[in-house]
Amino acid sequence: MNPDQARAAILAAVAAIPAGAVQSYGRVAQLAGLPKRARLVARTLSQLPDGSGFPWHRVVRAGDCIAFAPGSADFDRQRALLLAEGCKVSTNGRVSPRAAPVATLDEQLWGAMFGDWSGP
DNA sequence: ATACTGACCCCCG
DNA sequence: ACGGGGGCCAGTA
Repeated sequence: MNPDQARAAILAAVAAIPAGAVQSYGRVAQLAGLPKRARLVARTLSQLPDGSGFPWHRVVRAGDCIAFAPGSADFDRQRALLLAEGCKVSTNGRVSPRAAPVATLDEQLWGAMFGDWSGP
């Protein structure tokens, strides 16, 4: 998979997160077909132009916690955007999503075929 | 080529 | 709760 395809897949996965829900970097990478590349997701989001309206704020660290340092400008920005979508965000950055995340098309198909079977 | 550095993740004491 | 250590990968110096 070339870098441009990877970038597109990541952005698509992020754009698919519904308002009020959050996903972790690792999960976004996985959904984008890029397992073990959480850092690439972070880097990709970091290079987003601001004011694009792209919902980068729905991506958080594993454990539903904002990745930025509490008190930083970026932290406050992300917190405000999440609050505006109805999530609860504690001052330390812990996020309680208002909505459940939705799976990718692939995952929905797999779920339909195998239910919640989690492996051999 | 080596050496850090990061909007990361996970396990273990 | 909390730090340490390993794994991971793309940029940058």
